[in-house]
Amino acid sequence: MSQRKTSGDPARATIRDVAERAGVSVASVSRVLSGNYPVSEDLRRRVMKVVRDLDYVTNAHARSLAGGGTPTVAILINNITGAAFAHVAKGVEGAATLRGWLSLVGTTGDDPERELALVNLMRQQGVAAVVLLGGAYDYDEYQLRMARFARSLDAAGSHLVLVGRPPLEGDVPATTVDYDNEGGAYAMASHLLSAGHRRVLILPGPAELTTAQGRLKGARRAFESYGVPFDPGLVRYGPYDDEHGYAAVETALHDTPDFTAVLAGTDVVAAGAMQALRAAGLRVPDDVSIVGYDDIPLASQLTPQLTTVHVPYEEMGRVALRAVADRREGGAGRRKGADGDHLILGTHVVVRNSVQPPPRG
Amino acid sequence: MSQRKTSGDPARATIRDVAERAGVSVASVSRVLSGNYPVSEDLRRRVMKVVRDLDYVTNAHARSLAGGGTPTVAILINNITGAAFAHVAKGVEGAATLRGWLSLVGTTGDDPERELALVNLMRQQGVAAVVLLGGAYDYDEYQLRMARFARSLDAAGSHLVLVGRPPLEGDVPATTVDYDNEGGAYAMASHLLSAGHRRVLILPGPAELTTAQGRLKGARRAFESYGVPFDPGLVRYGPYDDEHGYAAVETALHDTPDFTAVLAGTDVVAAGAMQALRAAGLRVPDDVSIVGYDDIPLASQLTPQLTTVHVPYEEMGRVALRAVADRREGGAGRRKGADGDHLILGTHVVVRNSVQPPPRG
DNA sequence: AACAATCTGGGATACGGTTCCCCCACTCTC
DNA sequence: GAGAGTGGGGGAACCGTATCCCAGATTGTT
Repeated sequence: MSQRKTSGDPARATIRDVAERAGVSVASVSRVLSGNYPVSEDLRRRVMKVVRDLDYVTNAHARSLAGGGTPTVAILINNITGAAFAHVAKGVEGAATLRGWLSLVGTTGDDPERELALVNLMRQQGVAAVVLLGGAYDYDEYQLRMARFARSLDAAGSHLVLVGRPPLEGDVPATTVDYDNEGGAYAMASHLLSAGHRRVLILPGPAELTTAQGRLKGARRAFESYGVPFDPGLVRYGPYDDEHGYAAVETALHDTPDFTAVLAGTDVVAAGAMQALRAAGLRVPDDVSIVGYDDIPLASQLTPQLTTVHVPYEEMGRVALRAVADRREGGAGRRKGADGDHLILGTHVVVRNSVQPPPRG
Repeated sequence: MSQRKTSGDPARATIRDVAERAGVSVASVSRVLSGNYPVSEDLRRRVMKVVRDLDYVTNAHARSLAGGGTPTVAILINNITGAAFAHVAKGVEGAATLRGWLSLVGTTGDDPERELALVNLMRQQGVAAVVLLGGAYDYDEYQLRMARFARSLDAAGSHLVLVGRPPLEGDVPATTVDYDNEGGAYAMASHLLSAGHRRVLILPGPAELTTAQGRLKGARRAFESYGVPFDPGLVRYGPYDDEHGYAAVETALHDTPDFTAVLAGTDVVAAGAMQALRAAGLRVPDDVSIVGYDDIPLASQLTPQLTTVHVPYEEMGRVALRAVADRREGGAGRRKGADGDHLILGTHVVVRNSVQPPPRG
């Protein structure tokens, strides 16, 4: 007999439908469902019965408009494929779920245009935070861009979290969750050097990526520490994929075949490198040692199992979420500039079976 | 001078703020922004300037409450880690983005409780569709559960899409995007048989999972076609992970060491199996051949590169999204029971280097 | 020149909840 | 037995946007 809905659309039940059918007021239904107001047992039972009968769920949009609502985190990533990402995402998602938060995912595909669009989209959604994953590009313009995002989100009551990227310069309202990228590379290279390797082929990754730069820098520092001359001719930049690993080793085998170890910027790159070595009839690690970075599952699935640097991806995800959750609860208590907006997690070498001393010491 | 907002909260600008500041009505601002109503050039310019000045973005919740709004797809998955998922997700997300849709992701962690909670959460969000990924459990209760989800979502104007699962029985409002699971296994096993293998260790996966059942069934059919006796003693169930692959081969090597090939239910399982064989001093494929299923990147990163069954995961994701998008646009035109609610994509064997005829004919 | 037709912009209402404010009924106390 | 106190429920104002329905302005027609 309702005047409101004449059509028989497949429209979902509203709180009014529930109230009407239960013979109570809309306010009461809301109270029963949110449970933050004393309600008689009788009323609760009556309402809940109707809720079940109608299979009613509250409209999240209406709820969040009215003030309540589930906090949401947005995860933005270049490429959703890629194990490292998956683990961070798992960490974020898991921690979010634990708190009853929701998580959105978006892929940028390395397109700045799209990245901008996504950040705005997330802003529209009123997300509690935007988590940006992956290495940053070392452009000035990039810094400015991120700073703008950070301020823009901040002004909208949201927050930017950078994961696995270097922190932004200046007084920018953003949180960074980082890992000791350079330190890991230093340790990894040291491991190789202390095994006796002197000529090491280095495949840092894309030259413009900050992670690649950091990894190269760490390796370089290790060479210095060991007093071993560093040969820039043994460094081959390129994308973080197995094809590059394969191609780089193939070329190096032709140009500078005297290397006894490969320091790959990523486990995936290492996998490619390993194949190229095998294809050339070289044994791993007997003839050439090889190490990776990231410690994704692939590392222990290869034969020999890959010695690599463990990066606590999943934990980074959890930490990132905790950071924004704390900040949100801390609310007025926290000021910008408070400590805790740059967190660095440790890395460590995982020794497996892909390293041996060079053939003839 | 506004009476509405006294506090200086970091509250985002509303459409009213824009209207006020631009000296126009709220309706006009809305029109300029949605662009579906004729507006004078002058007004547009004035409004857009204020929008930029205030860095205003529309409130997605309010917008979708009022009728407009971006359609959203929810992707529900057991474990966000796992390459197969990642590719489906990529497909869904990519296709969604292409249409300006949004995608949400949730993980169930194999917990039925949590699955229910998530489906309800998505229902609250008013998502256009819920995409459920991964093999189904072969319980009756499970069928009922899914049917309930399907109807519940349907009643709320949403839609359930099952990807990589068998379709639901009966007249249930759900779409299924499936691949020829059994056919792929049939072809894969045939490949092994035609290479001369007769004793094949089969690691189908978890016995309760429909994908594992299908893969086993396909293999079995191949044995029949070739007139080769099928030995159930060579079948070892277990989880879809490398540890199981390793352990299963290790045991089999002790119990029934006469097998000459391993048919793994998954590339990851194959990776584990390969390691166990190597650990036992066996060469792959010289002593024992091995094949996988899924054709994830890992397959071509192993040495030797793995012969496996290609499953068009990413395309399945795209197809799934297209299905719901079409249905949504088709709107009143489509009836339930229309064709197109069960799509099956093909699989095929990818021959690489992990299969050779058995050692001695 | 008067009137009709076409554009543009504004006012008001609806979307589905949450929550503030107020009132009623019932018990407890003096 | 009457007044005060308390607990539970209803009415209504808002949250921020889209859109329906009109009115004023502008242009074109006879």
